Amino acid sequence: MPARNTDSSPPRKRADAERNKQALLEAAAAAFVDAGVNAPVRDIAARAGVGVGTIYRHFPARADLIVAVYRHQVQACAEAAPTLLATGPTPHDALAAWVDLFVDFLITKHGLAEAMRSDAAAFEPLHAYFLEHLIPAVTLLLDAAVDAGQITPIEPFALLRGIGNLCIGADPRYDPRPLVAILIRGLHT
Amino acid sequence: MPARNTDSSPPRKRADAERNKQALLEAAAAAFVDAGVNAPVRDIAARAGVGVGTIYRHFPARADLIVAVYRHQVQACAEAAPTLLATGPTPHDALAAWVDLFVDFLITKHGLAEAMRSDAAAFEPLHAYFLEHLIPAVTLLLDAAVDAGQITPIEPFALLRGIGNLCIGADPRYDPRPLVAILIRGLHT
DNA sequence: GACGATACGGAACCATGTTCCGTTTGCTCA
DNA sequence: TGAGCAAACGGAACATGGTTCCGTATCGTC
Repeated sequence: MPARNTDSSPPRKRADAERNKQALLEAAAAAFVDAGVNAPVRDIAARAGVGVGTIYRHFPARADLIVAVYRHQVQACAEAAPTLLATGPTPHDALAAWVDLFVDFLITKHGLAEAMRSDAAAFEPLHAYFLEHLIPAVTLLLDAAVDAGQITPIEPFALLRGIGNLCIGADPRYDPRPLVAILIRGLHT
Repeated sequence: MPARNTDSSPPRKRADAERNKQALLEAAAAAFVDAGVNAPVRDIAARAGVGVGTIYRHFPARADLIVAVYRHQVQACAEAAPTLLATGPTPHDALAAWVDLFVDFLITKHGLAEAMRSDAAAFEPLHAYFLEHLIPAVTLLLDAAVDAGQITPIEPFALLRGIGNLCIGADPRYDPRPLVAILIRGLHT
């Protein structure tokens, strides 16, 4: 007897579908490492041993795949904010530390920063996911730093966007970290 | 009698070729305004009333076309640096004023900032042209500001790159100017 | 006006994303 | 156990955009 649907709503999924979805996630993760988040759809499909149709069935927009692959890391990044705030010497230090975390995340994912700012409809889910999770994190840090009189107020979104933009095209010949550091310095009162 | 080649080297150009090149420049300028610097090649060709082959003959890489269209504005931008330095109250003010100029230039050209940082081979000439002309300009301003003890040293290229990156994706909903201002503030000693 | 060089046009090719539908497969129920 | 049906699959086909190539048209000269 197949496992019954304990909560009624989602109509169950076939085992092969679940298998393929998992295979796709792994294949995408590998492809992203090798070729960046813009790895060709066909390559990912081939790696997973499925047809391209299967990708689109499971991940209608490319951004859905990216989100699925990086979901955990984004979450970890968001959750680091309150921790850093609690343990850091000052709110500004916490902010700086968090920004380091975020930048590290971005520059190790080739093309992610670029995709993040893309206005193409296919990337809207990515945009939404990132903002939904990271805006609260930066807001927390910024508010604390402002309350402590350490920085001038800034839109959380603007800061995220600025950092994201600075990280576009990072490679061994362009390290965005010094620029991000200058930007954060510029926030100081 | 046709105008003789006073200096021997370039073997003269046919009149229709010159006409087409001019038409392409105008068509490209118009297309760039409407659709950004990534306007489809076919569109530009159609506007100019020529075939796509003609574009590639005159401008082998897309960047060559972009450079040709914006050459004068880049030059003006570069030439503004010494002027601003001479007339500005302080070197830092001159730097800020120049950056404003540069940012205005970038955000009015949709997609230019993005193309600037592209590592695609087709954009190499663009990259080269910009750096060749603007690096001396920022170097002048930065050196003066450093000498005046107003800012901490920074690679001219890094600054250009940072500003360029911040301007990627500028649109009515994202104004990079505040972020650029913060970045410049961050340079202050 | 003829002829050679130059330049032209656009079909053809390649790479990529996306859609669609005939076929296969897993699940259920008798 | 196996028949039937919905779910899922695969990949051909289509759309878009860059780039190349070559037969043809045009210019400039003699």
